Amino acid sequence: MQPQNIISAIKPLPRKTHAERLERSDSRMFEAAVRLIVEQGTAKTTLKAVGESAGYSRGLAGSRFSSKTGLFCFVIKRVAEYWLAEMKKATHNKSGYAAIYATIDAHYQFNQKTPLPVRAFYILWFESMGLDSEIRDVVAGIHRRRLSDVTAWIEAGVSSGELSPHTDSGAVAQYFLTSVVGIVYQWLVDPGQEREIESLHENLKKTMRLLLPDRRAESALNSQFGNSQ
Amino acid sequence: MQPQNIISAIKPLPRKTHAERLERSDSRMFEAAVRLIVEQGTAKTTLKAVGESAGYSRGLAGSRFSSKTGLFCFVIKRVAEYWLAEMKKATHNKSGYAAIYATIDAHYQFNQKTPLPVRAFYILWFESMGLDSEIRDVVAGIHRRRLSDVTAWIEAGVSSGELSPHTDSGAVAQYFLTSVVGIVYQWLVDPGQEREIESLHENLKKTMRLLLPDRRAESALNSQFGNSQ
DNA sequence: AATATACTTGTTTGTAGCAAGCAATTAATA
DNA sequence: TATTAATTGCTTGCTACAAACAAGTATATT
Repeated sequence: MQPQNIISAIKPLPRKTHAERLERSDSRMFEAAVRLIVEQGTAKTTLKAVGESAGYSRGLAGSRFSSKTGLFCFVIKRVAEYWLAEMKKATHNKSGYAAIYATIDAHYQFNQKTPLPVRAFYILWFESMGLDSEIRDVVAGIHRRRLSDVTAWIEAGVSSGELSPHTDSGAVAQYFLTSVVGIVYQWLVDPGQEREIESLHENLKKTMRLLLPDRRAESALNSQFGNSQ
Repeated sequence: MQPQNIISAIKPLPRKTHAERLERSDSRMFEAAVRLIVEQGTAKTTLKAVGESAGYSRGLAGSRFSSKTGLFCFVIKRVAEYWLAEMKKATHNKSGYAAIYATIDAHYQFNQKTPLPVRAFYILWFESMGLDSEIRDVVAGIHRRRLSDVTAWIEAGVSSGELSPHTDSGAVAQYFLTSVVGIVYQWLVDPGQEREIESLHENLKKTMRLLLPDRRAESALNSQFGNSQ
């Protein structure tokens, strides 16, 4: 009904489908939210600021996500999607050492490649700990999923004969993920120290090698580990 | 001028010094803040609620600590004082393995003994990561201090001949603290799982034993570590 | 043309933060 | 020691602003 309908036939449509508009506003608000969270923290990140700095009205973020918690859930889920996909790709058809090494490398690469969303992700992740919020459940779900993945890799390594059958896969997997969290913490605290972060990743690889001794090269030290409890 | 002056000679003074009043209100607000932070998180913890549930007016917390950040700094500093004192006591005159083992044990004990303040402390600790706040500086200071302590223990262990001279004390110390942070994270996420947390502490001991090989028992594996970069 | 959906605007409720004031303690002076 | 002045702990009143929700407008779908 409006002259734009005529123009729209000529140059890139100002007319968008609902799905396109939704995805566009979602993406822009995601980016705005990530930037604001990283720059100012969650407390000072307002729904108003997210909507407006995404180029919309003060109310859109609130309308779309219902609440601040809703917005944060959206952000964390969106990053988690990318992230789990990357990890899956990196460890495709791998097990044992190979899978764990690949995870460590992929983790490091991902943090280097998309630092802002990852930082926002972990800021929300760590903040959700103390809360009984929806965010916490999402995070807990991601964690559980990773734990079962890592445990499976280790057990596959045992089955294939690569790793010692005395390995307590659950405990080592737990220890592995705990260490990863610790490294991420360091990275958040000191974003600049790339070499130290890389060193922590390398040291984790070495620790995993010690905790998961090669079947053929079981050393005396190995006997300290395993299913001690 | 008031009859209380007469009574005051007989029963415990209702008359308090300024210092006493200050310490009393500080303590009560500390306890209230810890409880609220642990129960509801920092976002929902209001200055009003802290003042009132400590038995004072809605305005006292704001007046005393200037801002919410000020309150959180107060809480974190107060816990850090206890904590650093405990750690110092536990590692008094120790070095090398002994100091590290003692730290791990003391850390575990402290968390078991006073879970609420410790939880509040770490919630604030983790939350401060993303921020450019005063809290972050306080936390960074504590971390630096711990890092230099641990590094010193390791170097003392090297000097005394207990540990291998090839040890990269800085990297191992960093890795140690990083692991501790990871364990604390687990504890915050799953407060109930005491046995798993204890197991993580024990596994950390074993890892440190591997990373810090006894001078006389340097194994082939040891050569993987040390000042590799 | 009617309906559904993306988006905006108006309003309420409640907190942070500050200013002004009150009440209790401490210090000063005679 | 008695009286007054100054300091300090604590309370109340106020303003600005964000979260959350309700109601409305504009754009797309059927």
